[in-house]
Amino acid sequence: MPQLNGGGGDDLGANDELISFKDEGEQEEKISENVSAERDLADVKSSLVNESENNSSSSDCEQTDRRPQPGAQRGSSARQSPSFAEGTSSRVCVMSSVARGCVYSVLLSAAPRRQQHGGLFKTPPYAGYPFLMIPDLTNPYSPGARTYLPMKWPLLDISGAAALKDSRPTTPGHASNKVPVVQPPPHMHPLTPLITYSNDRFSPRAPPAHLSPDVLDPKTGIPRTPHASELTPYYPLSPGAVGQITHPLGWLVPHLTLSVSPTVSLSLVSGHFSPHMTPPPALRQTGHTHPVLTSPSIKQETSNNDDGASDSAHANATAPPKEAELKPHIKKPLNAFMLYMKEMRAKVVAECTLKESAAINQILGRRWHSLSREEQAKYYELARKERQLHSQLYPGWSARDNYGKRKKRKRENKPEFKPEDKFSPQTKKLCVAYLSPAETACGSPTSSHCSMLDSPDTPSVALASPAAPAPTHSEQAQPLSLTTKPDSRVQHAHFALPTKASSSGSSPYSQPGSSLPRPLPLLTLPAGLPFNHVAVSSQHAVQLQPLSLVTKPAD
DNA sequence: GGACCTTTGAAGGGG
DNA sequence: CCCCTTCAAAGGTCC
Repeated sequence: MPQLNGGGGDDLGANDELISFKDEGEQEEKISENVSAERDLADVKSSLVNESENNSSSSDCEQTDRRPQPGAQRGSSARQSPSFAEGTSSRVCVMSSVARGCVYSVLLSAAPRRQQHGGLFKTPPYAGYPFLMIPDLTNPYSPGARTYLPMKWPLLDISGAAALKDSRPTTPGHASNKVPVVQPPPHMHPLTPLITYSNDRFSPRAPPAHLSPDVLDPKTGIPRTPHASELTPYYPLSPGAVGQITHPLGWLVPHLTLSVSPTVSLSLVSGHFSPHMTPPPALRQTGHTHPVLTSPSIKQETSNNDDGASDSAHANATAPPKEAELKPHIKKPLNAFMLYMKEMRAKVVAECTLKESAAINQILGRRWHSLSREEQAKYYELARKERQLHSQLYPGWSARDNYGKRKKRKRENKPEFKPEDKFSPQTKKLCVAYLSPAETACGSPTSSHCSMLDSPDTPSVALASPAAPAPTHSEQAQPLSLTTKPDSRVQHAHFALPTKASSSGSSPYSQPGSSLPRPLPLLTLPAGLPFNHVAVSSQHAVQLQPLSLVTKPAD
């Protein structure tokens, strides 16, 4: 039982949770949230304006069919990108012309919605509310299997702060949001606070008792919050793992059960859980039975793991090839951005009626970069914990194990590069995301919402890995979004500083002292200055050089 | 039906 | 140690 007691739990994040994350700054955070939301909208609007002003021929981006068309369309709009960079304080991002159209259509649809609901974009759903990562009963590495509970970060204010949170007037827009995507999938059960990395522990045929409908609140039909004693036995682990491994988030559970309101519990249910801890109407009304009780078609990546696949990780190492085919597919743990994306997707979709994931992901990517470092830190921490849990549950698993399990990797054979095709979809895409005035003003090093781009001296960094000393500035890294990232496969053209810890791998958490990615250097480009002419520093200048890679042929 | 698109981050192999 | 590739989620789109 490596980490059941004492120091074992430390590296699982026992200490960092004790650090008050933002009790004091909560109000400030709320303000900043609103500012961020306003800025977000303004940003997009500004982008729209700029787009219309600078790129009158970008209508192709607004086509109903935004799918990239080969050749001319992509190329033409992409070639305009340099002009985008001019006259604006610009942040270059990876965004195809197609995506720009998506963003704008998002804007177009989002703005009126915001008026209707009075609050869309207003509250970043989980700013300040890291969610409890709670993989679903079936398989955390199956679609929809992970559920995340937005929670106050320290989770130690059992006294009712959580309740206050729950009752906090969040976003009216979401409260009245009728967009179905925000609702949990029908097969999700409200009470899924089980961290199950092995999908076999909780066979659909044998749901845990506390998941049965009889735990529903008789008044509301909402599943009541089970007592801690009801929950803990259902920790996810495989038979061998149970009792041996303390879930990295195990520290959360007691608090969860003590402080989380039923509505919060409901939030556990869905991959699309309401960010506002409010159960979807359907759920509130019906109580909802657990999917595993009603849906025999839970997608499981294991074909035959009712009970015997729990040791799949170990089986992976020893199973003969034939059995290996039957092994469950152990998915990679989600990284911080994936966690963020998973949380925010529904909201973005709800806000903009856009469903094309490619476009949504671009928006999410942009929002991700607009998050403060503190906000991102929460996701990094969650990702770190998930990786820890994953590594504990599947000690022998390697990301390499999943290689080749997808049919074919896209862009395996890149088309031969031609100068006129330099922005072809298969090669590189350059996009300039415009900064709104507010965002431009964020060039100020003191701007909290641009902290990601700012000097990294924020105390919150220690939260991500309290066991480790607060990362130095040089140790913190954020993948610099100021990137043309045309195609990493073609060539890395990031402006990011070296992201690796001095003596560790690429993971910012792999090194005890580097709990967070390194901060982004402030790379606000002067207006009117062509982006690729900006040399931030000698080091960055070197990194900036590859910007021209956008026009370089791929080798 | 499955690949593709799109995002960022993590991981691992190769040089 | 750096570079590169692959995969993770997601859902519309295309073949």
